[in-house]
Amino acid sequence: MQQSTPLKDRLKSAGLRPTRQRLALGGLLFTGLDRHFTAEQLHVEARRAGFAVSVATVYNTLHQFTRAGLLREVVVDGSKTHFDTNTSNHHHFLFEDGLLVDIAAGQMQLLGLPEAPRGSLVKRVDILVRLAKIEG
Amino acid sequence: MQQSTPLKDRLKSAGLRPTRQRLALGGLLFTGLDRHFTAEQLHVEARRAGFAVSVATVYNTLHQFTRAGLLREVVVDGSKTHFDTNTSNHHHFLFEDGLLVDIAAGQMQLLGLPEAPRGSLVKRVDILVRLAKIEG
DNA sequence: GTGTTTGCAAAGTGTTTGCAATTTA
DNA sequence: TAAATTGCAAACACTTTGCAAACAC
Repeated sequence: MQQSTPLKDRLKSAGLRPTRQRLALGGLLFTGLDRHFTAEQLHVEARRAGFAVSVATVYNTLHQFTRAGLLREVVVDGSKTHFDTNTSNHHHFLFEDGLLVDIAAGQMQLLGLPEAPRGSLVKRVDILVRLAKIEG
Repeated sequence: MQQSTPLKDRLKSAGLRPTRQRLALGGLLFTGLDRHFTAEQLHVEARRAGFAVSVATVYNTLHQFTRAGLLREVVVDGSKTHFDTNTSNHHHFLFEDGLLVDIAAGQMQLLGLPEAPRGSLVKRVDILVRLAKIEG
């Protein structure tokens, strides 16, 4: 992930006004490092960093960023929604404690994928490698 | 999926008393055909079939069946939990309308899967092929 | 009988929404 | 100033829980 373009301009070209809240949340997220997080985690982080954003705004902003292609959702379990700043094609390790770690897509190869049923096309392939602690 | 053994005995060997509710829900589920469903769908179906089970019991029973290895959960999106009577190793197509279709695991081959990080082992690999309708 | 299971309704969790107040351009 | 955005609190959808009554063995 990289942000050669200033956040302000990235938001503008996504049709999003660079409001204080969006700049604050975006500033926390688009640091150049890939991150996985939930809405709640980001909300806590923002408040700790001194940004007073409401939960509703965090959710709205995350969805707007996702729609704009700045974020991706990662489905891991039925409870909280996880977001990922890495929007490129890749997959995940899921540790028992909920930690997500990227697996580069190029690293793996999937053979024998049946073709999409008539009338549909493959939009995305998500591979989730669930890990368990080794007992001992 | 097969149930050579009577449901009553399958429940017993899973440590579950063969109560009226468990037998009713099990009877709907373990017909020999693989099914994908949510708790709500099963609840509706049970009531239509004339079995008066409560929502709480449907949830409890589904979790007990899952723990007993009679069912599997399929994570598809953040909202409802989906269950699958096919507990063998396999993957899924997900249609836009929420329909799940099995992909036999043997049909595909995943190459280059990185080894599990130190201290952990791969518990399961879930592959979800998200489909979109062809526009037109 | 004794411990398990059920079912109701209430509580819980994560997320979304309605709308007045605020902010942006 | 007009249109977009925010924030609160209430509403929501799905799921879990507490506990008394019902049931299985």
